[in-house]
Amino acid sequence: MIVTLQTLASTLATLRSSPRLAVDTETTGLRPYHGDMPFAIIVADWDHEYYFNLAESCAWRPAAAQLQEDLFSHEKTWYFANAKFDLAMLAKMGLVPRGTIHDLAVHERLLDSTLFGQVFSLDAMAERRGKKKDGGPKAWCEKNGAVTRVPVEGKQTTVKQYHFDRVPLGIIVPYAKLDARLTFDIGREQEAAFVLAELPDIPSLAPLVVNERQLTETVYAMEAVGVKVDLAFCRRAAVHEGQRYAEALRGFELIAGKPFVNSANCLAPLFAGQTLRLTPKGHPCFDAEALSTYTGPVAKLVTDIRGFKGASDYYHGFLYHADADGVIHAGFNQHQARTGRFSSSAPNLQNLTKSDEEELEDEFVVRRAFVPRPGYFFAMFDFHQMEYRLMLDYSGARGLIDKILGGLDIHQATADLAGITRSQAKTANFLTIYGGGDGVLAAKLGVTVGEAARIRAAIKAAAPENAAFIDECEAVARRRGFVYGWFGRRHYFPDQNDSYRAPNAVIQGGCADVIKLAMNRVARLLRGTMSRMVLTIHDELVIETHEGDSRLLAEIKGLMEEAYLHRHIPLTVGVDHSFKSLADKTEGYP
DNA sequence: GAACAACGCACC
DNA sequence: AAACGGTGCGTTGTTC
Repeated sequence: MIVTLQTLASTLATLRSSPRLAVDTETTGLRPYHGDMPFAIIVADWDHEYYFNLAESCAWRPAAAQLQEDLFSHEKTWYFANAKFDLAMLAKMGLVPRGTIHDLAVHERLLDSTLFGQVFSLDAMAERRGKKKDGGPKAWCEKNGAVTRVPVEGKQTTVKQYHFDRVPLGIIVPYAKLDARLTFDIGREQEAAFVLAELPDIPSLAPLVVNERQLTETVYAMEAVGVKVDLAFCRRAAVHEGQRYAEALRGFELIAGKPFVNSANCLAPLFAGQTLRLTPKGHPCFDAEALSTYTGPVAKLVTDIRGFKGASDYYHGFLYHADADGVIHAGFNQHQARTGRFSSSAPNLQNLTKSDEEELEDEFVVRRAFVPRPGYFFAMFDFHQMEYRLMLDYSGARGLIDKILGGLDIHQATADLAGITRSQAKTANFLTIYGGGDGVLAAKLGVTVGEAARIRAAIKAAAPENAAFIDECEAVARRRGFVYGWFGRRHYFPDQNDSYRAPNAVIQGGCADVIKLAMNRVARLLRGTMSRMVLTIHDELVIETHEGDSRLLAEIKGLMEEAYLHRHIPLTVGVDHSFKSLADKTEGYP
């Protein structure tokens, strides 16, 4: 039904007693931090959908207070298809749901570690359950010119915008009601699936579910606060990199006699006569590594061109995504990675170029674009060698652990025990965690496969417990089709050929769940203070700390370290800080 | 025109 | 038989 101001009170009275409700919003666009607004809120209970038509009258603004008081303030489980988006839109109406936030995509991930790609949309989740979504509004927009293509500075492509707010009620209402219906039904199905997944004598998923649900609120707050960029710096940097890019393009054309196109078609003729490496698909390879082995004046130029373009893309992306206050509200996606890690998007803040000391001499380095707001500084916390230490704690590799507890660096300890160089040990250690074989190790070290095998054998002899952990993990995945991670996360490997990935999933996923737990605890600690979490980068948290909150920093470090209860070797956390930017950091507390 | 595959490259 | 784990994004070229 369509709720009017006249029927508002009675509708709220009906909904108030429901322990679970699905909520969906219809909005003017997809960018809550760039002025888009909700024009409808749809609530579904067990058997009805209620369309609150905010567009109907400007009287809805005051009525929102009643919506908060008589609906959202009541503690419930709230199902959302895309919680952080809807929470941001609701917040624009002053609406804040109380109770438990159940994001469909987050729960879908917990139920199935194999899901990959664009399978977390409501459409896709519905389709997997034999339900169908309604394409009416999109089709209407296409037919009636309610689609805008927005060109983006520094980009070849355009962004498509659907104006759902122009769609007639007769089309949008049934569509919106169906979405809310699907959200409720899928939410219920997921909860039922978790009940079924609880069996005696196996690790419970419950702690994981509790943590991820809380985390949705933690991450929503983090995204809403966002992180500030220096817009003027970004504009200058975009121009600077753009100029270097254009100059390098001219240089290429001068030498090659044709314009640069970043494709094998364009590049291959320029390296005629040389033996070219091949990509996995058998095409000639022109990545930086391959180019460095080719001869000719354009090889270096191609790498330069790509470097300048890459840098320029970062700054253009920041300018595109920053809101009117120069704040970027990037997405931190709880559900996207199969191991349980976060991913980041729009823009991705987990792959910002890192600059070494020499590069930091330059004016324009990517991380310098990110600055603390007035009265704040950045405190950066990162787990030391998180994945490797977690593996050591799982395996209990005594010899290595003793050396490391004695203060030795992990790779040096490996090198000492195995009689190899630190550099070799470091490469081998990474590959161990990634499941790399002797062939890859040989390629990385520039030695023969036989020599690589010898190095591996030496490491295995020095720390047989690590090898045993990996073999066991892989064997279990092969036999049973899945393995349990720390905190009860289940990693499925239906294809036996993928079993070699199981140890990595357990380690990477374990680290993810440690930092996810720490994030909720840090968020709780910071509640009521002026400070806030702004970034999470796999083994690192960045806190935008108010100058008056410095005393909290040691406590945050402690929370992170204690999030994982170790058996053999604890996780330790390093601290950096900066009053300037993400680039210019100083070790330790301020 | 849009969707898709492939590549290249940034991070942990 | 043999295996380098997990991401997001921009571009190019092909295909429907």
